[in-house]
Amino acid sequence: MNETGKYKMKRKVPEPTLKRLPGYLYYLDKVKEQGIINISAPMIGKDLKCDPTQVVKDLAVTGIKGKPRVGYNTYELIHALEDYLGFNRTNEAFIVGAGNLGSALMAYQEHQSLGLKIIAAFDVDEKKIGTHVGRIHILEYNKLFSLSNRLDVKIGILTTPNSVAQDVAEDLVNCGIKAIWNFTSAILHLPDDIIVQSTSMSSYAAVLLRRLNDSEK
Amino acid sequence: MNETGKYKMKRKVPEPTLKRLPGYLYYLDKVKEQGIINISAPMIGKDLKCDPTQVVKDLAVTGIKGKPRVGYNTYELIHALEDYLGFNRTNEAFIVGAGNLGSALMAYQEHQSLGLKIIAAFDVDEKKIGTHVGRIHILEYNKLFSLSNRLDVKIGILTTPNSVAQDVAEDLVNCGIKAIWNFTSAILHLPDDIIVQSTSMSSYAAVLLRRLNDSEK
DNA sequence: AACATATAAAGAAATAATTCTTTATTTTAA
DNA sequence: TTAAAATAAAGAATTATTTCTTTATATGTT
Repeated sequence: MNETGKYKMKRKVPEPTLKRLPGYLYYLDKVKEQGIINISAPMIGKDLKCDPTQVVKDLAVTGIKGKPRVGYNTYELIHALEDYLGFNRTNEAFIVGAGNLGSALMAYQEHQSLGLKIIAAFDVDEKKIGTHVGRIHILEYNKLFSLSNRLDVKIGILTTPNSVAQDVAEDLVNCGIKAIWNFTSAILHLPDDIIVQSTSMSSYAAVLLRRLNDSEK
Repeated sequence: MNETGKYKMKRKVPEPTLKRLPGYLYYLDKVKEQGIINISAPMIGKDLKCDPTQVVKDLAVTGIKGKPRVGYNTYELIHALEDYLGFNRTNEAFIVGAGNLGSALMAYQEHQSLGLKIIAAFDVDEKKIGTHVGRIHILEYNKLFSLSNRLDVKIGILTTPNSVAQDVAEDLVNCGIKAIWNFTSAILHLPDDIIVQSTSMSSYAAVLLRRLNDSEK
C-alpha cells in the first residue's frame, strides 16, 4: 500500500537530480542571453547530452510546468531553479582553514555563483590572520566563537588539514552550524541532525585514473 | 543468456564504488600507522559509518580476499588499492588555467595524494607566466603544444574560465590528452573516446543548500 | 474549426546500486 | 579432535534511478 492520498508526503529528491540542477541553471543563463524565451526539454537534452525525459523529471522538482509544443519559459525556469536551490537567498557561511583550497573557494565564489556568501574565514596561522582574500577577512580561529554568537551563520566550510578536521567540526557544531561542507579526507562523527557534504578531490581523481586505465586495456 | 563462462567479461565497476575507494585508502593508512596488521570488514564499516557488506563488495574489486575470523591484511589491502587506483604509478598531468582553483590544486597535490603528478601549468596571463606554485612552473599557453609533443602526458586538468573551456579542451585533445578533469561549468563536446570527469563545485553546494532548507522544513 | 504534430506528464519497465540473507571457511577453544 | 564463533563470499531481495512507453494537451496549419 502506498501513500498517495491527501497527505502529500515529501518525497526525497534524488541526489543525482540535485547535482544536475546547477548545470541546467548555467545552461539556461546562456540560453536567456541569446534571447530565447521558450526552451523545450528535447532541446535541453540535446545540448546537455542527456535524456529528454530525464530533463523533464529533473525540472519538475521546481514545480514549473512546460507547455506542449512550446517548452518551458526560460525566465520562469531560471527563477524557479534559483529559488529551489536557494541561490537567490543569502546563505552565509564561515570557512575554516585559509590554505590553498580555502583561499581558492573564497576567490572562486566572487566570480562563480555557488549560492553561498562566505562572510569570514578563520585560521590559526599567525601569518594569515589579519590578511584577506578578496573581500573576505581571515580572522584568528578563536574569534569563531564570539562572532558566531552574533551572526547566526548556518553553513561551515571545512578546509583544514585532516588532522584537526574532527575537532574543528565539533567547534562549528557548538557554534550553531547546521551544515558542513567537508573538503578534508576525515570521516566526521557528528550529531545526526548535522548535514555533512563531503567533497573529496581524490574520489574524482580515482574515477578518472581508473577509467583511463580501463580504456588503455 | 548471460556471459558467464570462460571469457571473463570485464564488468564495469560502479562509480559509487570507485569514489569510495580513496576513503578506504586514507582510513587504512591510519590503521596501518597504529600497527594493526589485520582488519575486518565489520570494523571498517563501523569506523566509516557504512554497511559491512558494502565494504566487502567494494574491496573485492581489487582482487584481495579476506580470511574469515581474521579479516584483511592491512598492508596487502593498501597495496592492492593503490595499485587498482593507479596511485602508485606516476600519472602525469597538465593543468590549464593557473587561477585560484588551478593554483589550489597545484599546491594541494603536494600534501594530499591525488595519484597525480602535475608537471606543468599553462596560462595566458602575462603576470602569471614565469612564476610557479610550489614546484610547478606556469608556462605560456602556447608552450602546451610543443611540450606535449615531447612528453606524452595523458591527463589534462581544466581550470580555465567557462568561456574558453571548450576551446582549451579541444587543444588538449589535439595534444594527445586522453582524460580531462573538468572544473568548469561548461559542457564539453569532445570525441567519445576522451574521458571527461567533471567536478562542479556548485553541484555540491546545491545538495548542501537544498538539504539544509529541507531540514529547516 | 478541425486536424496533425510536437511535447510535457504520468506511469511502466529496465537498470543500477545497496542492503539483507544464506552459505562456507577459518580459527580458537574446549 | 571436534565444536563454536566470527567473518568473508555469494546470491537474493530491496531500493533507487534512469530509460522507455503511453497518454493528454496545447499550438500551428489547412
